[in-house]
Amino acid sequence: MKAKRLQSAKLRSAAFKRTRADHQAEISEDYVELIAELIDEKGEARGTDIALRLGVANATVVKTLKRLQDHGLVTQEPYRAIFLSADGWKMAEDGKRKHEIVENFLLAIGVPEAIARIDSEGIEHHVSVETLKAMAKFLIRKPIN
Amino acid sequence: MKAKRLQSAKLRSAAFKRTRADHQAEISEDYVELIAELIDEKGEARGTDIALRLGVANATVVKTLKRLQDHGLVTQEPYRAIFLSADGWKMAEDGKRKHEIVENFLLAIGVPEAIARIDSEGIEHHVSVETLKAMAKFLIRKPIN
DNA sequence: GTCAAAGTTTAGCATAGACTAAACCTTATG
DNA sequence: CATAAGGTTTAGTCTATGCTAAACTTTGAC
Repeated sequence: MKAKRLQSAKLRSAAFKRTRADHQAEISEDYVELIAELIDEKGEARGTDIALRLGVANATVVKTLKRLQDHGLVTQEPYRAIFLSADGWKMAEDGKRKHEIVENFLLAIGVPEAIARIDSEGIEHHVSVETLKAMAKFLIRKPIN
Repeated sequence: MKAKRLQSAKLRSAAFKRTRADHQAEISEDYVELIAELIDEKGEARGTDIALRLGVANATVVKTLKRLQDHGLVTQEPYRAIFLSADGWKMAEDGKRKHEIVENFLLAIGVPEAIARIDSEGIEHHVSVETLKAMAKFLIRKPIN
């Protein structure tokens, strides 16, 4: 009984720790994905565009980008456009893939489009490989109409 | 063209803002849900138990509880057990309901049990009412074996 | 080529969430 | 009923994420 309780405590704290760890990655992923999108769309990513699309102040973007640079995800020079490192591109691509699966999955189970877009943004960061697989499998069996 | 781009920027930033807002609530919800569980299980919730189950330091729990108290979710006296306010109970119950639906849903689409437990913990905070409804509907149609 | 507008960075501040170490209360045991 | 063990709080620090206001750089229009 006591052992079981302790084990469940450990599982709980594991889940909580995962959630907290995800958090750290979330913003990085959002930035990196958006930078990739902007490069795709416009050929380059600039601070102002990032700030506009994320709905944060310019200064916040500068600070966050500095951290992303420290973490080896982006490269940049003062007053110049922002680029992704190899790791950054990988993260952006993984994120995009995840996002697409989650969003299509939500649509497939009947979530309205506007909602699916918003929810998938939040959910994508908390979905494990296994869950992603289950969603993908579901999509193959029962594609969107 | 430009209008469409602007609109999509707005949608994007709305989603990002939602994610950030969720964040704030996430930890509160986790604490409040856990406190409800502990009261159910043991008759009272104590700082040490919370710290153990969430996998954080005691001091962190103290500080967070202070904030939850400021936000009117819990009530407490120094060196005494922790209680939930009416708002706190409501949040805990909503969270539990959400959690159950999400976890059962993941199980229903074939996610392994251990993974479903962890993922649902992260996902539950980012699921809108609409998505929750879609999941519940799915569960009614295709219950777990 | 100058200079103003637009974009970018710096400086300084706030809040949330985490930590360790040390001080402080409660309680149970002997 | 004293005291040691255990639970709780305080103090001080750190990182991440946000903000505003002010300074600085780039660039395009004249």
